[in-house]
Amino acid sequence: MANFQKGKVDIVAVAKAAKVSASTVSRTFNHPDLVNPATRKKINRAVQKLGYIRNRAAQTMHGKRSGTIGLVVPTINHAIFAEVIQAFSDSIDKAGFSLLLASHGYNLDREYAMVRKLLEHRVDGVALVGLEHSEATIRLIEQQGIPALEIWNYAETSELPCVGADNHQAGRMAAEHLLALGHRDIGLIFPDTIGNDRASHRLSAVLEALGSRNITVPDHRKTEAPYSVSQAKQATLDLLDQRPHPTALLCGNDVIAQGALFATQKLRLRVPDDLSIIGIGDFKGSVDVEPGLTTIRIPAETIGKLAGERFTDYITSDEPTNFSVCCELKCIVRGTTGKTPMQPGALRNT
Amino acid sequence: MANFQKGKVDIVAVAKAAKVSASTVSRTFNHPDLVNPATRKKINRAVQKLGYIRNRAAQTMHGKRSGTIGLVVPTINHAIFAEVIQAFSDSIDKAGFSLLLASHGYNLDREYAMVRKLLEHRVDGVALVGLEHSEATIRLIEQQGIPALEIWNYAETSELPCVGADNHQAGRMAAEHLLALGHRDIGLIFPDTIGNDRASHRLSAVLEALGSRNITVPDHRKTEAPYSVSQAKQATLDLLDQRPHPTALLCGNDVIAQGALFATQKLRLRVPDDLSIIGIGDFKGSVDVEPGLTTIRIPAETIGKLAGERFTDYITSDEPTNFSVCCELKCIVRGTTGKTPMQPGALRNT
DNA sequence: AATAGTATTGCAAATGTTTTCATAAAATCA
DNA sequence: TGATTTTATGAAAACATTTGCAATACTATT
Repeated sequence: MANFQKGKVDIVAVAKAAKVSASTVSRTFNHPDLVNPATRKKINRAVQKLGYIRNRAAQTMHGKRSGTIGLVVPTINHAIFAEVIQAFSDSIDKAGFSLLLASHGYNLDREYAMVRKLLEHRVDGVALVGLEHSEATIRLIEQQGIPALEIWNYAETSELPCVGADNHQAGRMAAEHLLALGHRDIGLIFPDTIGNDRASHRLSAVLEALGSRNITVPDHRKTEAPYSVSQAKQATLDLLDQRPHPTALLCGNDVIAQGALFATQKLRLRVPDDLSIIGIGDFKGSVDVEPGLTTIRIPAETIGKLAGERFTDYITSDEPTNFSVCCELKCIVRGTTGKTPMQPGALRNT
Repeated sequence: MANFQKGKVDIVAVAKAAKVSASTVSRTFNHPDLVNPATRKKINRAVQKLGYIRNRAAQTMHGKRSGTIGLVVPTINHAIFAEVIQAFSDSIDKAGFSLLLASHGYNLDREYAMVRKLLEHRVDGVALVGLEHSEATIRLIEQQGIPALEIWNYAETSELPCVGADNHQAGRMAAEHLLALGHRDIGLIFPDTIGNDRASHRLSAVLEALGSRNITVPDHRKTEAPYSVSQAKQATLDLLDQRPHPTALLCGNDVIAQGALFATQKLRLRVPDDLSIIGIGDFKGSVDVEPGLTTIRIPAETIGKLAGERFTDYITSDEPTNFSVCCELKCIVRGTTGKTPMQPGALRNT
């Protein structure tokens, strides 16, 4: 009963119903202070009655902001990205923006395509996860002069503003925690580092930190595992097949660390008595495994929230000032790390 | 060097550069077969040179589709929703649509607000998770005459088309699996069922299935836990404090089941020898815990994918035909369920 | 009461496209 | 070769809004 002329409810329909001009209706929305309170009331009643909903597309055409922000992630499906997306979404929502989300599955060409797609929708800004992007993507962003942001990683050298954490530091902190507990024989499980700046920053920092204590990690103490609990579990089983096994495992991320933990359960190793495990990330769920996973917390939620706030500020500001935020890391000690066993490297496992 | 008149690259700029009219440029995009290949080439060159990107906002204003689909979820942050979102996103992307994502944190009023927001952006359709929505939301959708879809749950009685699984059946299947293994003394851990149709459907089906074998579940074998591994763990610890403890635990979802599993590890109970555990959902990660979690698989990925496909078909079709899909459930038997111990209910735990 | 100032409103142009209609050029047919 | 169809293009209207400018009505000031 509300809108008779089905679908024909535009600003002029409202104007007609309220017996004013379209301009006045428009003003009621955009500059309410410029219109007489009485008229405003009339108009609002008409809006209610007709069920009018503003058309952002038409506004956008007018040079007004579209009110959307694009976010391009490698995948929505990883706990850690889901957390960032959630926080980012909430944060920009507070500023009145909507989220256009796209994922590229770790394919930089697809990332380019996604950014283009978002640009067609005239997003007011585009946020990208990570520091690695195709040349074309960067050029596109620059050429279109659209506000852009790198989220999740932090690096001073980045061409774009970024809000994230320093993965180099994360690696160092993890290594130092194990060193402080007396571990010298440390196994490393990392994802493939090519095309993954996070992993490579972490790994190089770990090796550096160990090196500064004159510890080198022999090849048979290093193994690779993808971002998958079950595959990490298998990789860990292989690694722990050696006698003596290392006294600690440093994992490139929490998913791998979880896989490692499950592997030790299968082997009936006691954690942390027989073996310490540390991860990086502090994913949702890391606190819940038994025992709780010691890890370097990368504050996903803070990053997402902060990124959203700063970015919307930047976009809505008249004289935008550049920004970049490096979020603090923290070593969260839970149950999977402990002092070195008495006889380092002693074998007690079946 | 590309766009001199910074930001002024519209269709007429391209037209000018290619020495044709704007109409022809538009046609090259929308009806390429209507324009001479030679002209097309000229135009494409101009597009390249100027870095022109189509303006969907302007198209939208023209009654063309906006090319966006809105998805409103309770939260992005749960493994299971992340999986659906990913699949849905990929699926609609293939059909050329972009995803406008919003979350409401289980607040139906916020859900309404989000749908409104999406409508302002003139999405071509809106997909909602679950079957429970405010009266206002339903009215809004109906009044605006926008294609809508319920995703994740399936129910014949739904007012809107839906793509999802039948939670009643899921509950029954879980109960029947335990019954088939000989369990008669079963503990139940479920989330609060008010305002959660999924949980309540599952629970009532479980009680029904048990009832049909003349098994009633006494109150001290029922407990409540929220969607949180650690809180479920605690709830399980409380439940298992009783002697004798039940021979099996049926959990309302996999997150709870994981918490339960961690609890048994803490209690040094052997699973499944001392206690069987079954979940519902088959979340990402359920396969990876040690031992692998037996559960009723709700095919999140399939649901998301199918929903995306059907919905975009529906939207782009000239004569849309109604649709609803009930996705198949499957009992995935892994390591956490086994035959009843010899003496049912015997206590062997510390 | 005349003047100046302010508050409120409407008109019309502008935004970037798509599409209908008309026209011109080229190709086909007898 | 003239008539007819087909192909290719452009002009202009339409889409739903915003906003600069102008006009009107009201209020305050002298």
